[in-house]
Amino acid sequence: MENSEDEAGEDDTEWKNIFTDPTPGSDDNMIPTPAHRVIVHFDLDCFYAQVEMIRNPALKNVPLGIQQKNIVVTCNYVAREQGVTKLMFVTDAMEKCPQLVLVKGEDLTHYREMSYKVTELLMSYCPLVERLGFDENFMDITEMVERRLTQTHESHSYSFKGHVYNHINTDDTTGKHPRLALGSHVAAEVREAIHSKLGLTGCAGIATNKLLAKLVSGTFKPNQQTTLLPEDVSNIVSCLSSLRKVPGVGHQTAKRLQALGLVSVSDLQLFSLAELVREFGSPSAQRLKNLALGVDDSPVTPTGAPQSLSDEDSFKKISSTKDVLEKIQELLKSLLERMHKDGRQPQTFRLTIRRYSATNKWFSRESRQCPIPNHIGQKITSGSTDSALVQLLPLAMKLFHKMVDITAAFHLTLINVCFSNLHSRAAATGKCSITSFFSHSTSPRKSQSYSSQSQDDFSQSGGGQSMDHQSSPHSITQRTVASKNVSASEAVLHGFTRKQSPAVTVGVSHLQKPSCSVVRLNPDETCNIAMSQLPPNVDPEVFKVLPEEIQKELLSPAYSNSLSSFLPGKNTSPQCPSPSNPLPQTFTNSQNLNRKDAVDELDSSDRPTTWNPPLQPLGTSTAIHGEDSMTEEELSFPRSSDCEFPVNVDPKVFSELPPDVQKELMSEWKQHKPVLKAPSSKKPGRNSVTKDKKTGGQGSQANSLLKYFKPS
DNA sequence: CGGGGGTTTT
DNA sequence: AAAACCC
Repeated sequence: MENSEDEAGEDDTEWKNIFTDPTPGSDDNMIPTPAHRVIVHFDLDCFYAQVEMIRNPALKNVPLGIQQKNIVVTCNYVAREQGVTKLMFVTDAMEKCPQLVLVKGEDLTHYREMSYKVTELLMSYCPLVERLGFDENFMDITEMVERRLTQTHESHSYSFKGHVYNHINTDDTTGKHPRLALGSHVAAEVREAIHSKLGLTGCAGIATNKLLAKLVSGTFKPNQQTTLLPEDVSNIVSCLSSLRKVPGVGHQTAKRLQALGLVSVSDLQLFSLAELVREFGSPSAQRLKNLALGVDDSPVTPTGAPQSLSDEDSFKKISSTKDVLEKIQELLKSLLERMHKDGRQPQTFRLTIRRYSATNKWFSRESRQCPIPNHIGQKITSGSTDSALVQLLPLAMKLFHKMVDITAAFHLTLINVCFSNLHSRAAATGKCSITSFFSHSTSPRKSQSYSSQSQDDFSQSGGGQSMDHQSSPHSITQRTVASKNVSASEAVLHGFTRKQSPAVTVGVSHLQKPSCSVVRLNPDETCNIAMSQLPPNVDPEVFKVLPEEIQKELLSPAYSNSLSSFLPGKNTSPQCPSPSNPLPQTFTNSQNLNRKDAVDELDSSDRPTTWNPPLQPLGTSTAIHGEDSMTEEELSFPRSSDCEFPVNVDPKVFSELPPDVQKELMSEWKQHKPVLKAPSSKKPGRNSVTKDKKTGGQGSQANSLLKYFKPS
């Protein structure tokens, strides 16, 4: 029988050679006790609601829900007492709790920042911290515990902090599981630190692997912790009401298991491994079986800086190219600012859409991605986000056209823009080399102190995203988008957008906006312009769809001028300098990380090895050498001048862009022409850097991570 | 399901 | 590139 493993704990054989018994003589237990890992799972209580209650303490005593679109994604415990649950429709939630106060939570900025502060705090105790979403972290505290074990002389202190699963009276547990007991103390200290330094409460689960730590952490729900002893593993695992509750068993896997007749955890425990292998293949089958047994040897993998940054929005309907363009522009704008703050240079851009479908309304996203030309990537990292936006828009529209045939009707319900393949420029050679301070002469990063109570917002021009909170819970306020001083190109882009978002709803309200529906243009708006006047390269089908003012501009002398700027001898006006795009406050300065409390008991060897002193990451590669990141798919420029566009620039896409964007693009192309080389050479192998994403490059990754942490 | 993110596996 | 998983 293959399920005859010892159920009282995980299979320890693989750990014997990794964690040898540190104190052979002091182990009073003659039974060979495995050198167990000690894993903690931290889970913040209703995280978004807690963040909002910190931002606006007036919300602390009211039933509070965090709203995204038509959904209450989470709520505080006051609201839960009245029947509100996570992921409940707003209408249902209001029925349950008419006094429910809702705060918009579509903009994740504050949650993301607080989330990384929590991770940072955990990392100050030990480097093995793995994030799971914004509100959960795993920590492998095995080494901390082993160290405390050697330093603790009194066995009477091997008692537990907090709950012990299945043990009402914890007296009978004292002394029997010193590592887990010490783990519970560590967890309690860390939770207290999270509370005192960040003002957040949460649960913790302490166990011998990630699976069990996660399963046990929610046993006592708000703001408590629970330790799981090995003798209760089978208990907790078989108490799960369905296989779906097993982390790692998702909807699809649960369905496939059900097709095999398996619904409960014990069904899976007892099921033939051979048959499981037939369904899932060997690795997955083994993993599933192990999960059902509470066995999980997966390591706590330090998460480090994120592998991708994305920004998305869902909506009832987008069905015109113009609206697609506007939405992508809006998303890209905020994504570019985030990317710039990150400091790394993205090598890949991806556009994802979700199409409406009556059946299968959820599900089914499609995406296309492309490399980001180096010169654009450098714009991003250097902070020329306006210019980067203007240059990324055509790329995005190209990707869009790869997915959507605009000659037929289409109906999108979601758009996502994503940067991935993020490259640090930090030199991996020397550790904290001063030389890496060489930087572009671009604006020095502000290392202003960051006030967590700052009301400052980013003036997100995109509609619908409100970052403010409101002092009075029941008031409704609206304001128009503040128009800041913007570059010329931004002005056009804003004008392009204006119709759609006349105002941003701000603040807290239990009354809902009528809807988030997209304002449609009058269909006859565009009728009166003679198509025969269209400039060359403008597709009439696309033209028809553009806003009137854009159409007029396309037909105006200004447009001809910009076209003719391609001709030899004529110069386009240079790009607007725009020195003053007010950047949101950065939170780059992490020098004053307060780690003293955490370090008090650690010797220097405990310092996280992946944690490097913060370096100014601004070193911009100074040379644009001939080898850039372009592939055969990239823009390239024919020497022969019988075509106005670089090859691979779709005239259709180009014509869809606002005139100012077109101008800036053409100006860019002119500037880059001499640098670019013929597209012939397919990149030779590039030394195959063997992207070992996590384990390798830790130094640079840790460096980047700091961007996600605010200075305290 | 839904939302606005993420990662890993196929 | 899609689909699975997580929150």
